[in-house]
Amino acid sequence: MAAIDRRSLILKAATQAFAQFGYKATTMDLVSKIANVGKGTIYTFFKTKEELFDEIVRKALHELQVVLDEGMHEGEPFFDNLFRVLSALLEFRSDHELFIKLQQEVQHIGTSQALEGTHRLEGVVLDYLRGHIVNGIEKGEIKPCDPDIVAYTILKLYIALTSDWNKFHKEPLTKEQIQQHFILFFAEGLRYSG
Amino acid sequence: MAAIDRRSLILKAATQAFAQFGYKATTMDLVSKIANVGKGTIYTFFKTKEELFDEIVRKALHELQVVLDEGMHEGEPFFDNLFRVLSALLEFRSDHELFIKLQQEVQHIGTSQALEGTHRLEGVVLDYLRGHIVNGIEKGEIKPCDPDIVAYTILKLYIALTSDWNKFHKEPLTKEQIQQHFILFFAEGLRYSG
DNA sequence: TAAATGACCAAAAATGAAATTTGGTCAGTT
DNA sequence: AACTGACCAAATTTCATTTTTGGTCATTTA
Repeated sequence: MAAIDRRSLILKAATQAFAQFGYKATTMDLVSKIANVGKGTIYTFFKTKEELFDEIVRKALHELQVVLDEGMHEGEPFFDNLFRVLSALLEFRSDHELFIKLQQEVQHIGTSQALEGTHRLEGVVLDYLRGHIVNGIEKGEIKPCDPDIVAYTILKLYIALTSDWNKFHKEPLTKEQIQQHFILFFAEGLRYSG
Repeated sequence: MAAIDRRSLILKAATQAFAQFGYKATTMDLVSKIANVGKGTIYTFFKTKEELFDEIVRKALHELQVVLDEGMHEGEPFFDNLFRVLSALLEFRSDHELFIKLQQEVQHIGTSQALEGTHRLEGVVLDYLRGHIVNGIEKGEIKPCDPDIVAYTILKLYIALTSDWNKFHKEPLTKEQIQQHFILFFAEGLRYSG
């Protein structure tokens, strides 16, 4: 066996473990075993468990940022971008169990690191939305409004339809239903005008 | 001291206690002391603590129902009714600390009775909304849509702006800000069409 | 000899037995 | 007959003990 890059071995193992078991239930011992590496070796690359976790969250956040940036097509209408990004986000979610697991952990045990992780996720999305809303207002594409409140509302509606809904209903909403209602509320409004 | 109606004395005391301390932290001993009544007396009117709680929740729910019904003016446009009821609801909220306290309790300790109480509150509101949305669709006032999803969304948006917002922001939104954004999302939509 | 390891340690968390509190009863008082 | 509060069993909290876990480091390995 050649000199394998132990650092990425550890990162891969930890990523899987955090996504599967959450922050708290993932022990350094477990990570070392999944990575087939002595526990001490982890500490030659990462000072603490939190630092290891931080790097993984940072990486996932970066991937999210890439998804957001790719969905954003400069010059195209705000709403085209919004719905393309929404669509990409719905895919991202199913890809990245990590944040779903962290959100569960927050509700069940209230692990502070998990809470911070989800907050950082929300922060990235809010920043992104806020920026593009400001831009949309400047371009006259959307009505003048408080970007903070609108960004917050969009995120909350997204979470409500993708996640909260499932706590009371057996059948999750389909991607199409979610998109349809986003259009209804944010682009068109409920009122019949035609 | 004349023969005071002890039943309502107990109800008054319990209502205050539940709203102030939540379900769990309210002891029957405390209620009896606030009501200036022997503990046993409570049990001549209410079989259990849960039954006492149930009566109070039922009463608050009834008051809510009255608020909803009064805000509903038969024959007037759906959106006029929606915003009048929203306004009344915002007043109702500040009146009724009980449900706010219960919601806190659910998040902090997860008391099952508190959870059930908030669920019942949400159920009443969802029923109300669903009914009027169906009606609004029939009258051609609002676009055809899934009443369940739209009712759920309205409620969630309401909670997001009145309650969730305060977890991350120091300044609560004003009644005016909340109403304004409700109009923005549900009646008009974000897109600039003028 | 530089990198990797796992036995080892202190601190944090899980456990469970003992102590306290609380919902509910009922014999006795008013 | 209505009301009370001492009383009881069950549930909850407390806290000392045990177990687990994050992190270290002397030893081993290549």
